[in-house]
Amino acid sequence: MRVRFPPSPTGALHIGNARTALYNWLLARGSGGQMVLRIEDTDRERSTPENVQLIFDSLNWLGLDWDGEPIYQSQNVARHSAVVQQLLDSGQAYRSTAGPDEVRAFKAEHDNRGFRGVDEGEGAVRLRMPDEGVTVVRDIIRGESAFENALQDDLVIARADGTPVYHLAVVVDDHDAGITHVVRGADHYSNTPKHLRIYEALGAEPPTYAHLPLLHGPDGKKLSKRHGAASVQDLSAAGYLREAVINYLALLGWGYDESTTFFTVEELQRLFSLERVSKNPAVFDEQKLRWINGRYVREMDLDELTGRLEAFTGRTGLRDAVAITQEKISTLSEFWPLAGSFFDGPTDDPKARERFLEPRESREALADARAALEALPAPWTAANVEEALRAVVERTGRKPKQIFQPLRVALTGTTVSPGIFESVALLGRDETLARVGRALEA
RNA sequence: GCCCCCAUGGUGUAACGGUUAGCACGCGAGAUUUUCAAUCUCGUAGCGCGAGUUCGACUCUCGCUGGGGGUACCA
Repeated sequence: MRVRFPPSPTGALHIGNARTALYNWLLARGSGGQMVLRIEDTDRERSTPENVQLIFDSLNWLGLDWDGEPIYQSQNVARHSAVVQQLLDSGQAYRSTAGPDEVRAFKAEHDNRGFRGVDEGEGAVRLRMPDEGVTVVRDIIRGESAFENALQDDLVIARADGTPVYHLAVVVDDHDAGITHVVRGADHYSNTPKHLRIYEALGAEPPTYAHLPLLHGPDGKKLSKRHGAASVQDLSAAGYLREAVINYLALLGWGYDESTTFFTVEELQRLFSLERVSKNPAVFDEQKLRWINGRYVREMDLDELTGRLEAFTGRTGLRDAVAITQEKISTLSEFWPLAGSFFDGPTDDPKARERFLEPRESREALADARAALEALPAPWTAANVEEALRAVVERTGRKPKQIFQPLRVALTGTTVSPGIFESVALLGRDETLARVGRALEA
């Protein structure tokens, strides 16, 4: 099995395209086959080298590798032109100056039949379509459907200036690359009969097709920037893990059975099949991605997670903080807001201060906590800290919260943090007492 | 306009003529609890509509409605 993923480098790798890439990759890797990249880089304005690089970076981040050098559509023009000439020579194609207006007029006159021109020796090159019969598209996901040939316009395969159009180029490139399976978005479904006609004209065997349902935003419209994270790059920046993104993407339009949710990449390679891909358009649900991501974060090895977080935040020495934060975060970006104060000092939250540091009882509770901690003999562990602080609760008859919240705010500046005993242990004796001291003096 | 495709709770899906229509996210309630999470328990909500076919339809057929895609000398 040989598949291809055709990124159109006109921006970042859209989530829907990432899914297409993933499915192609799973098919290739699962079958011991290959996946080649075919770059649709003929949009001069937007297909910049930077955008091409962006696509590569996104695929690499996901861990989707490809075989051989990417095929750039724009670099195959000579080959495409040769094919066009061949079709012209054999009489299967002709040159016509007819434009949209002429085509429309023809259809109006001929009861909506497809445009048929005459050879004028100049203008765009059009491939002749049969006047009878149907072209049947066979699709692994959608089954078969027939398109009436008489309704298809003679297809433009090259412009007046000789440059090939997309439909001709994909077919030639895919054929030359020996592609056996074309897995692409459903937006190409209605174009497939055209491609089939070109294969036919070339006397070549068409590949097996599979058209994936499109992805929509929560409002039912096509997924875009408006809906938040819309590209792989956005997801990466938002702190999602590549494993979770892949797991989620795989599930967006595919399911293995009625209850399995979590899959490793290896399992996906083994279990994924186009036959089980849904026909319905799916809606990208970031909440579910978040949940899946949280599961991956919590189950990840501590050292591994620490490494990811250090790369994500650009800081080092995070391991101990990660240990007490791991079960509280669901994305990498949630780590720093929760643990940053351990490293950069308490944050300033006026409301927290007003509520938990200013009242007389709070200050008394804090002073009691300080006394207990000062008297605490080594070692300074979470267990010992807990014992000491719980003793204060016991002795003073206060509610746990009345002691722990002021302490939390004194140490971190906020009302939300990792467990208080662990936090105290992490900060260490000196830093803890210093921060409590500063809070009491303020 | 014409052609093609799709249709199960808010979301992703399972079922492939006979089930109390299953699972997961979300949401709600409770338990736990030092905050926030996490975790556990319970609950909430669905076969777009109308005709057929059949002893029996979510499952098959037709129509309708709704949504999507294509219809470029774009990709």
